[in-house]
Amino acid sequence: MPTVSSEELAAAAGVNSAKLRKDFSYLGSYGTRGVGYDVEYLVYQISRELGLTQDWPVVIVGIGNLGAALANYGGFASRGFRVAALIDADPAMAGKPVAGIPVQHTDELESIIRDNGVSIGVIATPAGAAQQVCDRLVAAGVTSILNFAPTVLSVPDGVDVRKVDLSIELQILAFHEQRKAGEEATAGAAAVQAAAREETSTDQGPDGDVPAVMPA
Amino acid sequence: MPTVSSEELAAAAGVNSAKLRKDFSYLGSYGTRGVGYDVEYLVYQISRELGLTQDWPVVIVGIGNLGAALANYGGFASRGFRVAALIDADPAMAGKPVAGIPVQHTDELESIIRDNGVSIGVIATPAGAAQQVCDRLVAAGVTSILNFAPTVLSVPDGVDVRKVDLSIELQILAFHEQRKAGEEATAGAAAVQAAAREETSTDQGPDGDVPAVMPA
DNA sequence: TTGTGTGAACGTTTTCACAGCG
DNA sequence: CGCTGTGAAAACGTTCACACAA
Repeated sequence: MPTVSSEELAAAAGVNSAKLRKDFSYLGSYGTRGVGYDVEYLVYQISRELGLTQDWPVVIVGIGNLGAALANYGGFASRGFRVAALIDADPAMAGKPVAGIPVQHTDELESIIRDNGVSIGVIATPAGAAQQVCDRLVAAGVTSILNFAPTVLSVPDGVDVRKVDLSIELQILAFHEQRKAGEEATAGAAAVQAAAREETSTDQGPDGDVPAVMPA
Repeated sequence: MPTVSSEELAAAAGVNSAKLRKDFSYLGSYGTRGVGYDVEYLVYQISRELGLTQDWPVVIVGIGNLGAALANYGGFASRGFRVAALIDADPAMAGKPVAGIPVQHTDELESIIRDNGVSIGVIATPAGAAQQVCDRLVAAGVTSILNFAPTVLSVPDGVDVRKVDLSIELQILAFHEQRKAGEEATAGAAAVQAAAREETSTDQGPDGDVPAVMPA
């Protein structure tokens, strides 16, 4: 399939073709009228725009089950992420290979960051250690942090933090599940219909979701 | 702190107080004019609305690093989730306790679902096994699935699927990181400014994020 | 007097619809 | 003729601002 139309892509993505074309238009005019988009060229342009063509060294701090799962996660490499180092506070872990990479002790944190030019750090430590690890990462030059620990981190301006809470997605499912059960009971307001719309959708993603606070 | 104002809550959440009041108003009139919201009452009302007051038995299928991390994750219990069973295809895992719960073999899947009245399943298997596990879960009566495997699952109508891709958040960080670097280079369009706004935000969540396709 | 609850104003995003290019 | 690219219109979500209740 060398070429694809906005209509086909939109159907696959579950959105309106006009939206898709408008979105693409912000990147430039990469389509051909009467034909569609050249798949390979489009993929390249989007990849470049999203930064997938760059090499991003990342460090993972906290090599418990979650840290190990992340280290083993196949999706990283294909998106330009390279696990530069695994760091853990437990001296017993030091030297032990996880996903083929030897774990290093927290003492090395600063030198690892500097030597590898790491600007993105992943925190998978227990909640208690997260802020301290975060501070050290930032001091060593990390400017983007992905936080899996159940704490809100405070960071200086210019540093980005994104917090991932593994239970939030479950909670959204439970919310819909609850609604499936008590359908007919709670009637009417307009807002309820907005929520109900979700249930019919074929979307599988954490986008286009649920309002911050959900109506009755 | 028995009472809290919309202003205080809004500041804590990083939103506008009017939005917060409007959102709350969809749940009912739980505040007191001139005073604010009764904290305990508000927490209860929101919890009930979100389904946190219910008990949700869940099964986790695929007890590798990620499955084990999920089983150990503290955030579930506090939100009404109860891990009813851990299931893995590896016979060597059977009986081994993870997070205090003995792992059961995939053969038991159907009976576990039925005996525990499970309606929510978590898939943490390799990609290759995900669809098959999904089909069995659905056939056994599960109507909501949280999928950590890097595959899009197909399910019949009436079943909700949410896919969690651990690398997406990293990618968003990398996107902003890229932008931090090449700031002045790419100038102008209105859409760029919309993106830039994000960088100043103190938001740490996967909400209020990034358009589906990002402008140059 | 303070702070909620909410119509009305505003800004943004999505969709429509079609001119124009290949 | 088909499908992109895009102004203009419609829909939507957020914020303002104030009447009113405690």
